[in-house]
Amino acid sequence: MNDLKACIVQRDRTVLLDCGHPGFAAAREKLSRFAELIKSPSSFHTYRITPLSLWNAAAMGCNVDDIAMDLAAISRWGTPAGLLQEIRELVSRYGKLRLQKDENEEGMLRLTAAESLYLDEIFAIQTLSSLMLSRISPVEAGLKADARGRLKQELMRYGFPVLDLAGFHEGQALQLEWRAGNGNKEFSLRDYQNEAVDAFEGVTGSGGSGVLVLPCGAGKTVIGIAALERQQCECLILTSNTTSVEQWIQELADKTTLDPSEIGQYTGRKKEVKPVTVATYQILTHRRSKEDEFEHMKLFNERNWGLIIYDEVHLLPAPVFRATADIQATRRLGLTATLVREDGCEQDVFSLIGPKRYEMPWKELEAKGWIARVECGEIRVPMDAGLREKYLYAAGKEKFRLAAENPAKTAIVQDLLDKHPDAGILVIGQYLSQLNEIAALIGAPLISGKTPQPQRTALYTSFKRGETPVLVVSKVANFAVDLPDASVAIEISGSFGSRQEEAQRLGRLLRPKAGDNQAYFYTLVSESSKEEEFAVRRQMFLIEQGYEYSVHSAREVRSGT
DNA sequence: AAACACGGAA
DNA sequence: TCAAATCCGTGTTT
Repeated sequence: MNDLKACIVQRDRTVLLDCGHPGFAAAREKLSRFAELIKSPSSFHTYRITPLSLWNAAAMGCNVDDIAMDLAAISRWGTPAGLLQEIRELVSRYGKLRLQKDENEEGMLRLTAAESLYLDEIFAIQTLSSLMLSRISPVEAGLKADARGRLKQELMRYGFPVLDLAGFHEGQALQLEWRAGNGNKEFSLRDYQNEAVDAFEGVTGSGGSGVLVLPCGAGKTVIGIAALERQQCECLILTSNTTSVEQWIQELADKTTLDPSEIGQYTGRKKEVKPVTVATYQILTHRRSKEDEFEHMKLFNERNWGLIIYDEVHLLPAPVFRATADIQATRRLGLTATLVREDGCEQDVFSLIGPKRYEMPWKELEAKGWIARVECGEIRVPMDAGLREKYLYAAGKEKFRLAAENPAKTAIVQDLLDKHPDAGILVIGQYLSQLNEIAALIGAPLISGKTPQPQRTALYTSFKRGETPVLVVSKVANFAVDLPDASVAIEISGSFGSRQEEAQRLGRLLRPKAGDNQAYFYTLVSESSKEEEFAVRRQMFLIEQGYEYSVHSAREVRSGT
């Protein structure tokens, strides 16, 4: 054994991590604090240190020396001096600009810079200077309180993160307490759930806005309720779909002393505005026509909310960001399993919801037994000669579909079913025609968007009881919160590379399992096709979380090894 | 009133 | 890049 370290740190802010190295896991844990994974082929993973990843780290209390020490500990050939200099400069920017209340004048804020140079630069940029009123001193500028969000957002675009210390208004008080649930047991938060809420509240006074990153199955709803319980104020909760709305309402009614009459649902079906109101993002962004205004955005101001919870913050639509810019004096809690957005609006999350306050890696929860261990495998399925030829001559977008619908996958699915005879198995796919075929061949029921709700519920119940061992499901699996958990998932096709989708699907397996607490996740991709590339993209997020994909050939599976 | 079907949006 | 799913409002049926 030699003492070579696991990483190569390069001048261009990328870090290569050797996956075969004994220090791999430890290095990954360090890197995940201040860098993000951008590529993950099998032997080396590529991370990039971005300004945003550094500022999120800084917001969580990491300083330059911590980062420099971490890099020194994992870097094979040291850290390039120029890079270290750059990191030092970037990290030090966080905290150089502070936004505070103007003590002398109601409704006014002050932007204070550590050095006058910063303000010189800011005032030289037209869009920024127009948001401010005056330069009070070389290091101070005044602005109206209602420009708070826009200013932070714009400054961020120009590379200036702002430490927002302007505080929050209290909102209408509301009394609530934890209540023992339906089971007689006294309710208590898990350690990490407590830590997460503490991190949100903060000790320095900068808390009260920000994002908590927790895996599916970690109890995000409970953490949201805990934040509300500490604040004791009226609260608006925004989430991605109606099933989730119902879940929040149910949990609130079950776990707190709130009376059902104090909890409202604001969706297409019902429009109640109660002391605690749960709404979908979709209703906020709904317009009669493109030219009309967002009539439901007024919900933000219908009551004196003391806290707004943004569930699944990675799905938050652009117009809701805009509205959020105007309510920066209200406490805001973002909850998500991943800060990665497919649209690249991560920096708006930082400036308008708040920085990352807490992150719990999946692997850590797994080690503590709060979620199941998952073995992930990718299986390469060959295309037969006829299909291969069709594939070669097909146009770009048809190629993907041909590979996805490779009929040879059916036999592999059958083999995998045989391998797990008594487990609850989900077969998940993208194309209805393919799913129909496979469902017929293996004799399992199919649930798609067209399946009526009562029938879905019946199948879910039967699956939970073990009477239906296998379910074939379409994209409904991505949204349906009520889909039962399983022990094995077989993904036969997926959309063109959404990391989020992969995370959601894996989430179905995470509920702790009786016995060995082990679950299995298989992805079937056609060999030497576009599908392989997309599979790599989808897996990126999970690899970042510490899951490893082993790659198998179809032959291995067929022979039962 | 509640249940359902349809079309537009993203 | 797609296809499929959701959600909302409206209008019709029971």
